Amino acid sequence: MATIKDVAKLAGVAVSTASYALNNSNKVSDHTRIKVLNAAKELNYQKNGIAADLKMAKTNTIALILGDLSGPYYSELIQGVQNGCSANNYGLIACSAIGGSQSTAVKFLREKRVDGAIILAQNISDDVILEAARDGFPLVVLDREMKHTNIQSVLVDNVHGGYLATEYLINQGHKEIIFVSGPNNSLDNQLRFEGYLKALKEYQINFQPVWKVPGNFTRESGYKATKTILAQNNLPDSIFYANDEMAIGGLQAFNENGIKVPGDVSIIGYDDIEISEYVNPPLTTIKQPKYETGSLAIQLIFQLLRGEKINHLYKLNTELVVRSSV
Amino acid sequence: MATIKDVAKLAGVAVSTASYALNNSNKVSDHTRIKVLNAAKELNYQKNGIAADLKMAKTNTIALILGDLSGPYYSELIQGVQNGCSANNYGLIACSAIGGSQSTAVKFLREKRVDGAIILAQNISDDVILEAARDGFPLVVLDREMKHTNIQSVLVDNVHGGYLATEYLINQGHKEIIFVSGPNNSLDNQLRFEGYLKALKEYQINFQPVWKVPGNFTRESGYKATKTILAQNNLPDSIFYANDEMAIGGLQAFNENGIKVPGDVSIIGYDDIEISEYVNPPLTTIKQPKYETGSLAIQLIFQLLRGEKINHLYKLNTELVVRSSV
DNA sequence: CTGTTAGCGCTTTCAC
DNA sequence: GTGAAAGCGCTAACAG
Repeated sequence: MATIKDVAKLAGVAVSTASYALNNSNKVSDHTRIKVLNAAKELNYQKNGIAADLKMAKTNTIALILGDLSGPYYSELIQGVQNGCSANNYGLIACSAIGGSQSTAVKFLREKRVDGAIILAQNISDDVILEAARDGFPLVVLDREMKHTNIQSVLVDNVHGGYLATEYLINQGHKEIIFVSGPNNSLDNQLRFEGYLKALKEYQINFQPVWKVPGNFTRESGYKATKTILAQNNLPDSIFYANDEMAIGGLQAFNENGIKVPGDVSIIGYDDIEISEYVNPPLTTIKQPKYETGSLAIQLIFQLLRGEKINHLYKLNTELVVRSSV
Repeated sequence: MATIKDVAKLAGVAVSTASYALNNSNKVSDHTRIKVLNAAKELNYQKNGIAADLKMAKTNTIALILGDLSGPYYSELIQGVQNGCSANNYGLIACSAIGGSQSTAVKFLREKRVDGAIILAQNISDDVILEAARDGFPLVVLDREMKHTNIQSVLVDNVHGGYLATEYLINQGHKEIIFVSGPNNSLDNQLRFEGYLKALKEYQINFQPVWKVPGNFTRESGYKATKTILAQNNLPDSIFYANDEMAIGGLQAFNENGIKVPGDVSIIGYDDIEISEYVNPPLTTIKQPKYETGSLAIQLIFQLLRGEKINHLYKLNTELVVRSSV
């Protein structure tokens, strides 16, 4: 594999000259540049970006760390981040946090392979993030709040979202509102539940412990939770699923049992994932500003990279999307 | 930022010893190892992976290059690739080809930042791929066939898929079958069209040039194409959309015009994206073995990395998924 | 404008 | 077991 040395030799110039020519510096004459470029072409020279990065102590790339690369959920978020990166001439790579401390994510976080990172991955522990936090390495987390000078948080107001969903159900005349919960260790889930409780309280509805049924944010778990509810032979007024995926699983369960939504029972989801608009009936849900989240996160990264001071925590608003499942 | 030199100095050993200790080599005594590890912790030492990669001339990571990171389409494919990587203890990063020759994708392809790559991105030109192809750099393309010793192709049989879709429509009694096309420069699209023509011919239906209406694989374009068809006041028997996204756009158009699917017109899509199961009516479509494609692609990468000889081209089969839109 | 050269941080060979 | 030193491929300061 040809190196810059080979190119220089073939072109009959010094390495530095070759480097300048290859990097479009104006320190070389056109004549020399052409000689070098030709030599490069002839040798099929390909720059070793790793060596360059090492020398420059800078990679010009940002990592977006996701819990699971294959989730359809992230689409808009990624778009926001992507656009921000392109605008600043930075590269973006996405990597998954699957595999715990062995994961690619951790490797990139720890080993200075990128200039900054945005994290949305419950399966990465606080410890790992804290360990990775260092001066001059901007880190934005989207799924938790962290007390560390080098870590920023961009969060959506999940309490308010949970409140909105519950309030809407109440305003539509529902008095018995089941909460199908996400995993207990998810902060998002906890906050949505908090908002739910708050609404109940404000509207003087007494929360019953049986109203909280466990799930884990997967479609499968929503399906199972719903079947469990049905097995109790006591169809509730309405159900608030802590995310859309579970609500869609629920829809499937109702469908199989011949129960009409919203005729027999009203349901509401959370997230407004793309598919929610297309299920039958279209799902009423809480929309999170996903594009904006991504866009803000990457903007913060660049501000930090430039050494600007910024707030420690940003909170974005949620919004009710009324469709036909309530 | 502390380097291995600092660690060595603090621990009172040589750099080489520190390196051995940090990498769990059995060439150091436990006593020394602990000394080094403590020093590392004290200095908050973080390895510079880039320097290591440069030295080793190996990154242990594979790039998955996608046309657009935010497409929901890739979900299963990614899973296949992801699993293969984990199993081989390699990292996986996904990067987007947005931005043409400036894109992160091209940077990774060219600059030896990864040990191999899988490409599914129409917006990357053959030239770029050809240029990146080098010995010892395994490359698998999923969206085209390339004649180059170092490039493998994994394709699905689009001709057969197009044939299947069309045949099914014919077998259900349809005689007038519109083809809503993807972009003309997409090989996938061309091959699906070819299969369509083949089926028509075999069943002795005369293809009319007006039956081919242009689109570009987006939902929007499917919507517009359908509106155009409707504007001609001459509702056809059936429509074969070259992908599901366009079919879903079509569904929306029909819905707005009060036209019943499949009552008034039958439609069939292609891809079997996740959402297709949930639209109303559920979309009959052609399923591509997405997980298998990803899984095979990454397996080939590792075989090549080990220097094994393999076929140049793999073709996977498609399958008809009957739901309720025909 | 062009060439010489140091050095980025790491791994590993070789000598002790 | 441990240490000294070479060198991966590149950039850029410095000297001419």
